[in-house]
Amino acid sequence: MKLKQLANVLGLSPTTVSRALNGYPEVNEATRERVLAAAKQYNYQPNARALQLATGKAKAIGHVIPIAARHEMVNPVFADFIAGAGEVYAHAGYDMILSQVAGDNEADAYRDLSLRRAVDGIILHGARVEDPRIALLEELGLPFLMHGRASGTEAPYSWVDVNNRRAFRRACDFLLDFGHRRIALLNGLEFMDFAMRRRRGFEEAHAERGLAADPALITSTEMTEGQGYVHTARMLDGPEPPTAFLASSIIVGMGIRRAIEERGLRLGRDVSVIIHDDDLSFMKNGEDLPIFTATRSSVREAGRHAAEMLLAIIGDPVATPQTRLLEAELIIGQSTGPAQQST
Amino acid sequence: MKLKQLANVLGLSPTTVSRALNGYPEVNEATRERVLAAAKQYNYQPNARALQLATGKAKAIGHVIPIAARHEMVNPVFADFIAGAGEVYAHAGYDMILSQVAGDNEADAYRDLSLRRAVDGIILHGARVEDPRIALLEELGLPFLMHGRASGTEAPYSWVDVNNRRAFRRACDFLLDFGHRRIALLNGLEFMDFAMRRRRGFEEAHAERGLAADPALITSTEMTEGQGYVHTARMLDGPEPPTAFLASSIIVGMGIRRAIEERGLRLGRDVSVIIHDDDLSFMKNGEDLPIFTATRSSVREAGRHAAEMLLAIIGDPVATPQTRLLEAELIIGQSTGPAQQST
DNA sequence: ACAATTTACCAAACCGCTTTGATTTCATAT
DNA sequence: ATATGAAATCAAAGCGGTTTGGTAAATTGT
Repeated sequence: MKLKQLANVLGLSPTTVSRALNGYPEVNEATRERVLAAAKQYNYQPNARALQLATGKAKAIGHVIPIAARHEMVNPVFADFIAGAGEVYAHAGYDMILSQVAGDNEADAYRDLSLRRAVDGIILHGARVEDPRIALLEELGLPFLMHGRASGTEAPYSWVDVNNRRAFRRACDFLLDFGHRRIALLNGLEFMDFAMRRRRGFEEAHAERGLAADPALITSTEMTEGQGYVHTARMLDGPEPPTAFLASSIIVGMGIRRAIEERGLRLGRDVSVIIHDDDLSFMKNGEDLPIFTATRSSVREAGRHAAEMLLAIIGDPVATPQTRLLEAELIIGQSTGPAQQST
Repeated sequence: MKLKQLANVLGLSPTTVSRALNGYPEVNEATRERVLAAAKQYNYQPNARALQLATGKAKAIGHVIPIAARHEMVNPVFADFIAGAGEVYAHAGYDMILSQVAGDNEADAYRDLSLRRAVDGIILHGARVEDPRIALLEELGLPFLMHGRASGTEAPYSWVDVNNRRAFRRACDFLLDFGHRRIALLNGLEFMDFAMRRRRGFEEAHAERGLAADPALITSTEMTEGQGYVHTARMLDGPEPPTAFLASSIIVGMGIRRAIEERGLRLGRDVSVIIHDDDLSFMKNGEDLPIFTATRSSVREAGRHAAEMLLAIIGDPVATPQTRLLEAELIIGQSTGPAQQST
């Protein structure tokens, strides 16, 4: 059923029907009722593309997921972020269009989305320390919002981020308070902005007490169970094993636990572990009792914020960039305890 | 830059430019060259919506993700499936539009997508045993393909699925061969079609040897680490603990392992575990050595197949439904061994 | 009672592309 | 030299909506 047919059925012009449906004032209330009723009866829905063409609005937001080239890994955090953003879009009547792109031609994907006018705005995933996408999108004139920040950029732009530095500083403090002095940091890839900030927080906590983090205890890898296992195993088997680990995600944490338990050690007694917990819906840090002590910040919530803010920006394009810094909460679990006195 | 402007610059009519760009034969080769060069120079990209309106094709595929109402859980398998499908769409010049929907009004989401003509086809996720969506989409006349099968439906429809029954039968056989007689099945929710089939495979393996699976050792829950842990703990602490576990996913497997090791038992020696491994990119079953013995089938690969098949269906709507059954591979890892003689 | 508003509706133009149905030009056949 | 056909181009009509700029009928003011 299209608008013209509906108009014919009602004995009205397409103009009037359109206005009736869209709530314009210059239409008789009785007529409007009639139109609305007929629309419902015939299951009328305007053709999305005709509507978009006529209004010039795509009513769609683009998400471009960079697939990590090396392992073709999909960031698991992505699913929950999207779920959060999707809720907001659904309410606002927006579609979400997903573009996946392998590393190198990522810029083309944004350019393409923009030139084809396929979306009204874009959410950027996977912020890097120096992130050329900000300049690109600024140049394209397409509204955007970044999940995370890009440290190298000083021009203002919109973002939603977790206070990663403070979270890891706090987590590290917690371990230092317990007497731990050899603390390992199993970090994400440090060209990613969040990983860089976490490391900074980790180092600041040491520095404040006049300590220095041992570079041998810091890794910067993809955040997989396997990496967590391998590096924990290596460090625990080394000459001066750490007494505590700080991990960038619950998945890495699973690998750490595997290595610890494989060695007959006890999590939280022999070795302490704190993870960062994105509160993933499919990988909860325990249903009731937390498995790991953790810095927790829901990435789904971040997705909701991001979507809401981007829609606001699209609604008012001259507004100044919006930013939002979320604080992580420290959850005390069973994976931490006082340092065992060594020798 | 729009088509009309480009035509003006070239001193041609929009008609000719359009034909030149779209490779129609009735345009002079020299002219075509000129047009192509100008298009590149001015960075011309046709407005997606105008194009879609004119051609009547959305050039987009819809994926509707049902969010499990109870725990608002995002199926982690989804991310990798999408990644696979996305690769195919990118090559074919299709957009992927994602719709999230909370349980009850799922039908509306499909209806909406169809009536708005927002997509050319749909991929259905999360096949249920009796799945009303097949009839719905058939009625809407929208091309679709299901990831998984719906046992209750006898009319033909297109699907891609893993041979879940055979995989779990094989896995169960493997354990029975090792002498295990008390085998637990930590299954997914059994109104999901795949879970129902897995259970059937599990029971068939028993039946073939004249054994009966103990109902007390079968659970049907959401596939989380926490559920894996809780039920394993409960069973191991019970009067007649199982000597082996069959788990529906690697994530459940992680929980099983936690419960086993927490009890000072050894995975693969005291207790055997086989998981189904979707070969998730962010949750590999070990980088080199598999952690778990597993029935493996890449869900990303399934996503690729699904997308390719759906595009084929869209290209030739009168073709008969296409189906594809993928076989899972049995991967022998370190988590299985002979049953300990009990008593 | 008649001009001035207001109310309720409509015809036609437009959004940016494709496609149908001419039209012009030039080579070939008779 | 003229009809015939092929090659290359264009004007105009869609696609399915919204929006601009009217117009006829009903209401109000004096």
